[in-house]
Amino acid sequence: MLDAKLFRGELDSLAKELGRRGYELDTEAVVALETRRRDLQTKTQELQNQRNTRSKEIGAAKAKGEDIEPLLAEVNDMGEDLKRCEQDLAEIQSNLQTIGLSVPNLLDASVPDGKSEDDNVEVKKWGEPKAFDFEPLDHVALTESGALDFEAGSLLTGSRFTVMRNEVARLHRALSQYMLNLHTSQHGYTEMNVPYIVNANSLTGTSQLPKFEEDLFALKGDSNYYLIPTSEVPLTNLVRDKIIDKTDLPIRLTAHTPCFRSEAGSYGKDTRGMIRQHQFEKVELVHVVHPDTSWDALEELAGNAQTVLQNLELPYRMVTLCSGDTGFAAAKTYDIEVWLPGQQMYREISSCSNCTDFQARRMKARFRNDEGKTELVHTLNGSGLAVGRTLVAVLENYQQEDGSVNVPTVLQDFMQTDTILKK
RNA sequence: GGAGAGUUGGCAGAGUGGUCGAAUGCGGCGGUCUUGAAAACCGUUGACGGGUUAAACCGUCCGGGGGUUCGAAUCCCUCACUCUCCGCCA
Repeated sequence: MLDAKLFRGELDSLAKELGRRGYELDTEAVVALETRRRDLQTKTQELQNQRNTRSKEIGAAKAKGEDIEPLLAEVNDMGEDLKRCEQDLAEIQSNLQTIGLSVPNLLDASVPDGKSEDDNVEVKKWGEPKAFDFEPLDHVALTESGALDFEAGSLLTGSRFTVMRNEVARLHRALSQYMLNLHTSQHGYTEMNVPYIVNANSLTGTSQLPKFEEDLFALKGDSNYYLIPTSEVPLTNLVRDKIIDKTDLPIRLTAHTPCFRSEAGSYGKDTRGMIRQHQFEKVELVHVVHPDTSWDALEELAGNAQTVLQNLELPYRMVTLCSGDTGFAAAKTYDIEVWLPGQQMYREISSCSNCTDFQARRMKARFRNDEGKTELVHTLNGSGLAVGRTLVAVLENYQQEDGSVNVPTVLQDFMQTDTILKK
């Protein structure tokens, strides 16, 4: 959510700024609502003031034992007017709130203009795509033995679910353990274990709701519960409605959780293999920081994610998302894309965003500054990494001509072998 | 699932219809004392919105929502959560 004051000032420049994303702000509607809000608020507060004054007079008169009947008669007809004003004001404010919740974050000046992912700008490349002296397979072909069992996934549930078997299941577990260990022991994160089901308030705080409900799995019944689409939601919402002691900043949290996404609107996209699943696992990185340090924090967070890929010796590149591709809550986002030999392309494996005060304002997540005033924190999040896609990357990058797959050095202790999928 | 007790400022905790946005303690901030610090003592200290150059000032907020009343932290309804006991259970 943006600062409400922005909707009262230079609306045209705000609309222009939001236009970079392709978002159209209905400035006329905002102006009309704001004007009415101001009038109604003034009137309501005047009436409330009158009521309060009269009531205090009555209280004082009663305390002195005076007759209060004349005073009561005087005050009798005030209620209706006030009630109507309060109701009208509440309705206007609710309308303004609805608009406020649907407006995306302002982009940082460094975000390049563009419409789609084709306009994203590469900022870094690490490692060289390995030259194979044979035709490399994709992860589906590599696991035809049933190590990745897509038929079983659709038998048990439906499309976009996968069963992992034996060595590949263990490799998947090795990856998540390795990532968690790295971030907690080397990068200063606190490991958390959080609910996989959250309420609507949490999802509103990180801004999946109200606009993107169709992307979520909602639980039946009237509980208002949803499966988490990412542990960004529970981790970030830990500071919702909190005034944080500034000595506790920065807060760095990590968690390994499953993520559940309906993938509405991506029908027919990435249907082969386990690139795009309704359920996948992710090790998430979240920072809650002082506003002055969030841009440094974004670089660090992205660096923490890259370290995983570097240690696994997987080639990748990093891009800055363009204005049209940057997510709703983010002021700026880096995508880290890993090289997949089976697809001969870079695919997203981590997305690291600085949400500035956008989520903090929705969550009322604040700290006390040096003047003793409360101030909104900045929040950041990023994948460190998506475990399923990392598994795909390892399988495809470490494959041998005979169809077996070498185990990355850093995982060999855990796996207790240096090769899997031997024939 | 059954019965009961709770939810008040950053934290702890009083307050059961009228100058209560709320005692007191802790914490925070400023000061006295000290070479410095601690201790002690004195003062100060809620959030949000409107308003103002800044103030003054006005309004809202005592778990959420609704109601009664001229007036609600206080009474009523409802929902959520916490705790205790019983039952069940990994």
